[in-house]
Amino acid sequence: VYRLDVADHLNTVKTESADDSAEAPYKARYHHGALREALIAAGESILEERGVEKFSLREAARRAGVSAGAPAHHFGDARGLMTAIAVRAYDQLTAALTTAEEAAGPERDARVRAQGVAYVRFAWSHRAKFDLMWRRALLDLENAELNEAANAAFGALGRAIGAPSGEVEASSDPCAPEGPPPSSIAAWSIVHGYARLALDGAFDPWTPGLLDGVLDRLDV
Amino acid sequence: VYRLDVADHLNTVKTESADDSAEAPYKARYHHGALREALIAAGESILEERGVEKFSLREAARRAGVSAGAPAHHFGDARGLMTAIAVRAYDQLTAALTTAEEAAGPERDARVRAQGVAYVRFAWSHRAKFDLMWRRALLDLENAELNEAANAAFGALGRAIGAPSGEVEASSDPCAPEGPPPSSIAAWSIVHGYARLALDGAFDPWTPGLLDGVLDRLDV
DNA sequence: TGTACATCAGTGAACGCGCGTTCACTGATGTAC
DNA sequence: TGTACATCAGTGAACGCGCGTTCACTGATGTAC
Repeated sequence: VYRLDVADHLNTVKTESADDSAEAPYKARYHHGALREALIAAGESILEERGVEKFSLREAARRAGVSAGAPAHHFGDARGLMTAIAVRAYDQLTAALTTAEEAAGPERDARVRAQGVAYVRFAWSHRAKFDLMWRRALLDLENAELNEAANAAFGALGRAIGAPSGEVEASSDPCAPEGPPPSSIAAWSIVHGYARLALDGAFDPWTPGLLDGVLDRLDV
Repeated sequence: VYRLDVADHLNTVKTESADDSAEAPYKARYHHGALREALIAAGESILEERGVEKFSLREAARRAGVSAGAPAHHFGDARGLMTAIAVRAYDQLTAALTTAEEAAGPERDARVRAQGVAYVRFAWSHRAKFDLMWRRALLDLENAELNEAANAAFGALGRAIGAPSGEVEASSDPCAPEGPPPSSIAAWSIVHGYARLALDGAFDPWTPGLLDGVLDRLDV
């Protein structure tokens, strides 16, 4: 039948939306049209279903309905795709943290706790993506977008703690190059450790009262 | 030359120690003599040099100077060897924790802090082994020895915190089946998170004063 | 509006890799007599 | 002390797997005129 251009036309005519063939039968086309995004989505689905260890560029290509060589045009190599996925993941984490913080009202304590809960929730509901974010060996650490996205997430996390009342380290330089204050690191550690241990099966993070009790240690 | 039994004999004669051929040229022998231990050691060296991701049963066999099929006799499959390594790792962690605790004197506070430092130190100096301990997907979770060793480590960690003064949850059952008190979980989380973040490059765990400042949050 | 052509985004076949596992085998060990 | 033999702990060759990457190619796109 040689490339179902017919189906393609039909589809275009039928929908005629501004959506612009987003649901067109990709497989039938030579040019995918949105392969970059499709590969990222495919990669995310692999992560969800199989975990970081089983991630594979070929499988991502397969899921996007495309040959094994195609991803190279968009990402160079496997690391490139994983890095792109990690960037999105950091963006999502940043969004989750700031949303939670803002929803928590004006009180510092409430804001910090809300962020802690959001952090754990994010890790819990996006396990493999959370794993990937920390597997530096798999990522292109030179990538500017990645560093930017990661720093944004860390910044969002530190903001609530470092801001109003806390024991602000009276350092000469407001943004010291090496070293946020221990209070931030402590908060990050406790929340990260809780999430990590839970993911690794040490305990159920949603045991009633548990996370609340743990977050009590954040109050300086 | 067909199996250097000569060398073997020479060696036996030469040393004649109670050590009993521990340094004999294994490669020259058909029967290794201590292959199980040699494979564990080889596996540990792979972990150190290459990290968990690159662990390989074949490589372990290679390093032990033995054919690829040999490990099967001792460990069944790759998971078996990794599990054996993890058991040893948990034992080492337990030892490090109890040693540190005992060396810290009688005060509860000092003991808890000493354990925290020991935990971080262990993770830092045995990165890949520490990784492996938490990669449940790679381990045989049914393995009795593994569960025993892991529980011993967790027990050692909780002992200092849960014991003397702390807010002991007045639960009806002294050893409740599901759920150590939040204070233990919090302590574990903070120390684990700190170690984990440091390993993953978030900050330098030995920044002067940093770990100390973080451990302040353990004091209830 | 039509045509030529450069550029882009895919194909698909092939390469080499290292892996885990299996299996018929064989050399060494140690036990029974 | 010597011999027969069962058992054990290795060998080495082979299998199939899925992977990442490369490369000459080709179909589609869009731009210049």
